[in-house]
Amino acid sequence: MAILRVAVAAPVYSIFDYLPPVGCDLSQLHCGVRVRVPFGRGERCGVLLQVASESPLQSNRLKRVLEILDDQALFSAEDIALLRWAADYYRYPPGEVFASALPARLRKGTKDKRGACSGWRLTPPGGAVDPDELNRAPRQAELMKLLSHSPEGMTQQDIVLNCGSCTSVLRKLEQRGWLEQIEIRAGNDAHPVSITEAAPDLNEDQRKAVDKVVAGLAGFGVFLLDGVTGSGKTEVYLELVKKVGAQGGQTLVLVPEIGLTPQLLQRFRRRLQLSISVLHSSLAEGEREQAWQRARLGVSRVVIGTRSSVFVPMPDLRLILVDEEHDLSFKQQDGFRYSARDVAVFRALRCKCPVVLGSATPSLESLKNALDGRYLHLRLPARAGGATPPKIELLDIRSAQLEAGVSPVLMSLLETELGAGNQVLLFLNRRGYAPILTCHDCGWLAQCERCDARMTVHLSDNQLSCHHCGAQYPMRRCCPECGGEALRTLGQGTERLEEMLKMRYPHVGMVRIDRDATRHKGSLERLLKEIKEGKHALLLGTQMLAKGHHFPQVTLVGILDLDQALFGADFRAAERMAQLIVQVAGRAGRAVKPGRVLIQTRHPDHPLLQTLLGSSYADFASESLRERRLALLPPFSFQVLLRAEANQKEAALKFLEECVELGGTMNAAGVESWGPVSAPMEKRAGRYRFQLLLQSDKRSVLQGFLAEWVPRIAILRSARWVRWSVDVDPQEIL
DNA sequence: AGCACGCCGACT
DNA sequence: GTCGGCGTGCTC
Repeated sequence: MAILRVAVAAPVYSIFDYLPPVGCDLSQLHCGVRVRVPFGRGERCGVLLQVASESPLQSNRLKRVLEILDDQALFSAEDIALLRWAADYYRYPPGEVFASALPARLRKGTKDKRGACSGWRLTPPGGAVDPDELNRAPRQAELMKLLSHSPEGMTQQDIVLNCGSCTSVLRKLEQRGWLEQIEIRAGNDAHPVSITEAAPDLNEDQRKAVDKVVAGLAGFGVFLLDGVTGSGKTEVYLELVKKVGAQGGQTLVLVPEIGLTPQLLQRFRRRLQLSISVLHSSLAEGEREQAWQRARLGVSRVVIGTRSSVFVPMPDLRLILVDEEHDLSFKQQDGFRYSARDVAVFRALRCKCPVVLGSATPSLESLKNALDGRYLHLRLPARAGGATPPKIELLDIRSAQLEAGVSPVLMSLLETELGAGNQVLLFLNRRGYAPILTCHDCGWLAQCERCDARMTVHLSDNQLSCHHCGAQYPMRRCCPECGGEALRTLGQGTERLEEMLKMRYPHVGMVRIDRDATRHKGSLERLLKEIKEGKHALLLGTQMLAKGHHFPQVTLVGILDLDQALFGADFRAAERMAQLIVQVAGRAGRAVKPGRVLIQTRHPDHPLLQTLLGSSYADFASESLRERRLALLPPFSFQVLLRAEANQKEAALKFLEECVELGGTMNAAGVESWGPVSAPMEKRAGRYRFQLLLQSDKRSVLQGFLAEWVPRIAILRSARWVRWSVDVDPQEIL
């Protein structure tokens, strides 16, 4: 008798057994197809994991699968094994894990219909047009040129990826009768694309790195590509992708959320004669499904995507690249809390292929693995093209008269650079106008009602906003406590910095890059393009500006407010700060011009800063590793964080206390627990948050404990009033 | 997560 | 007598 074992999308930890549908041809049935099943009173979509011959349940208790939704498997046996491992390791319901690995449209359980998607091609009159004669309309010329290389047409998605947002131009060309809209069927690949660029010659280090990985292409291996900013990691990636492509393999490229810029994509597209699927958060559902299907069918040979792409089925996967492997965005911070970097390593192990973890500032986890010999350490110590590394200096601002957070010394250096026609970058990791609004008369502070946090003043839209729960109120004109009108803002955000600089340097081209300034779709790309074209001499912004962009004309970088990062509660605060400094510093002097980095601080003697400045990130990292070893902190131990939040304080605390108590009745040898303690921002979005930390020096010990503990805490009565989650290998234990 | 079953208060 | 409150438990 055949039993179908199905992962049903429901928040339960078990797999469910069903009978095959009536008249089902078992020989035509593949694991990895979606099935529609009766579940409880209703129906759900699930994924068939296994065809078994018996069930622990009595067969008269089993229901029948209602419908097989696909005739081909969406997940291969390898994919299924990977997802089951992830569900198990991160203690998350398998049905939800499988659901999260599917594009939303397939998740709902509609029958597979190969979707066509809209595209464009030249009409016969359009084909007769010479794009070079369109010099009055450069955008039109660009599009005509692009499409003239693909007579069969291109999907809108591919056009946008090559030329940026251009819907209106496409419409115009349609009006002129040169383009027509067509339907392109999924799997019909419009690549490779026209414009190709020659590869620059690799330097010796790059060549060595490429050779090492290529030598290991036949099997599993982890390579830590440790290359200073500007050392040309991307060239190494491109070379490897090409090699794998030539051997008929697929490559998966994982990039941080913010790293998936049009520039990076353009570079890949122009340099690779391979079809590429791109997966990121702002894709429309149709586009996402298509990119996913093309990867699964092996049509696209390269998949570039953010976190969730680590689960995309790829039949010929032969290489995984994880760029900026230290980046926090690889860890999902809610629900299914997996680390895409760690899953990538496991996936490579299963697929018997290499995985390359690249970073200028590797995580301590990866560095330790390299030191232990588990990962092969590849170094790119020199900047490609002979650019000199920037000089990092501290600026003691204890007695300085700051103007919107900028010291006179920094100001005058900035003027010198601007005068010399160079670009200057100011980094301030705080958006808005000012982080504090206070009443000068009575001392009232604008506080968020739902969080233990202050409201940030945003002058552009005249609002007070909470950056933790998103609450917004109109800006106050007078104090709600005493009615006085002496409201003052304290501290600075990027808005205020911009205001001050605009006032001082009204004729200097200036651009601000933060979440507020780039809220509208495509505006970040526009601003980055303007910077590249040299339209702005003064660049200011938050994190967004620090990661992954190349600004070769920048000769001076100012870091305005480092001190908040020095005293973070999390034991990883120093590591993050060091990574940030090195990343920001990496923006400067990447081409011929040498760069200078100034860090304003009130703690110039802080040992962390001294280590980082006196030597390098590598030295800083080995120093940190020594401290972690002594303190038995990760990566020398393993952690799990049980988080709980509830509308009443007591409910969350009681739940965690019961969890501790339950743990005490179990075999918990080798597992230490800390807490429950309140989360640093105890109240957030109206809920009270507490947490319990588990630690062990053996992963397997922790895993064994969780396997028994989590199902049991899930059925505690006190869990009913609480939203709780298990975070394996937490990145922020705060 | 849904969704129904079940056992207690105020209504035609 | 019953409509409906949401606590409790299950989903192959």
